[in-house]
Amino acid sequence: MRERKRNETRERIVRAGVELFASKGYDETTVADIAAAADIGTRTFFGYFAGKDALLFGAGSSRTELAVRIIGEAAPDEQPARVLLRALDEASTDSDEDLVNERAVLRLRLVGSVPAVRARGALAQLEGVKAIGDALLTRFPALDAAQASGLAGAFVGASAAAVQTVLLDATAGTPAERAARIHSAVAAGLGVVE
Amino acid sequence: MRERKRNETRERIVRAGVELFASKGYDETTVADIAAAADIGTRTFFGYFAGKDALLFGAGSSRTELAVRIIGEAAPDEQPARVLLRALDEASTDSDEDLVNERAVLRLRLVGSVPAVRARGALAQLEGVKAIGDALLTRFPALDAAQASGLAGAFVGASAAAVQTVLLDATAGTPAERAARIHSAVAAGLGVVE
DNA sequence: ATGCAAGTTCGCATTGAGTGCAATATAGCA
DNA sequence: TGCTATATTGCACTCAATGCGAACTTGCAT
Repeated sequence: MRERKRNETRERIVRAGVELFASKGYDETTVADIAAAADIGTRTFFGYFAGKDALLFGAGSSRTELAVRIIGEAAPDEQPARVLLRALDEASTDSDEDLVNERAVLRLRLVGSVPAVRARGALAQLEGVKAIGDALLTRFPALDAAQASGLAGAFVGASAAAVQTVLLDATAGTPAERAARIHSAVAAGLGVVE
Repeated sequence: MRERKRNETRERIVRAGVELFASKGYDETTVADIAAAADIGTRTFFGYFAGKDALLFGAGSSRTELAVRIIGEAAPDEQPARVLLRALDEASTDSDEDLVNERAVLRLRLVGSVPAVRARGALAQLEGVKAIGDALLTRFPALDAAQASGLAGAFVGASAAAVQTVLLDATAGTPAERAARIHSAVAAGLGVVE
């Protein structure tokens, strides 16, 4: 029960923060503002998040976790790049909510406009690369460490660029079309011939 | 002359900051400390750098600039991935000073231990990816945007991982061996067959 | 029910980053 | 020598973030 309450509060903070960032702007929103809107003390905020920016990335990269799991379950003789593309497809269909999420769009906009948020996003992305690279290395011991990092870097980099394009482009078509465009773009980036 | 003085002051700040970071630690060093050690007012510091962290990355990524230049000078019919590998070779031999630099080692250590510095490093890396991706796209218009980003991401990611290994791993072999290992690993990551 | 243990909330005080403003100093130049 | 542009700096201020300690809540065992 304690935990449920804590999750509720956490979600309330995120909602309040996103709302305020969207309406007032990031720099113009203070932690005290967010705390007040979420009905908690300013001090309490820092018990949930390390800072304003953490709030935007707090959900944890579920896409990265998904990719790591799929890599871990892959057949040993499968092409690593193909496994990554499968993970991408799962992420596109599975967490559609997340990809179309208004929160994700806001995050992307702030990443583009606020240096501090951009740095945080870059950090999250590199951590994703590291996690995926490690997973690849574990599952495919034949890979060199640098091969694994390179593959992971290409995959995450291409995906991020594609997602950004699709999410910020108003004329983006249906979710399925968007997923297909992302897939083919990343496949091309990884040099996979289909 | 004004400009010379400014450069001197800038260098003095960097030296003071690096010195203090190394001896006292990053978090324990305040901007006021650095300013005092560099014989300037605290307020003046911010006229030179946006913050403590900027000081560590201020030199600008000369390796990125090198890569961009080499891409810009490449023959239009050359394989993009091969051009990147050439840039990597140049960086490996050319800027050895920079790779052995004590400042670079400190930066790498702080990237590993201080979250704020890590975020900044991640940002720098992603900016490198973007710059190289754009350069690729400009020089090789046949490339898809996602291909260019993916290639750049794989290249920078693999290179960064390799450089980190080389700089922090004492038992890494001769410089030539290290360069060769980096080269082949990145080549494999980019899917280049040699 | 009572009381203990653990965890949560939150106010208060403090440090330090970063900014705006205005005064002063200094270099470059007519 | 003045005049102008730029650099430096102090001062005051806002806000992020942390430590501390007090009040409160929850879960559980007696």
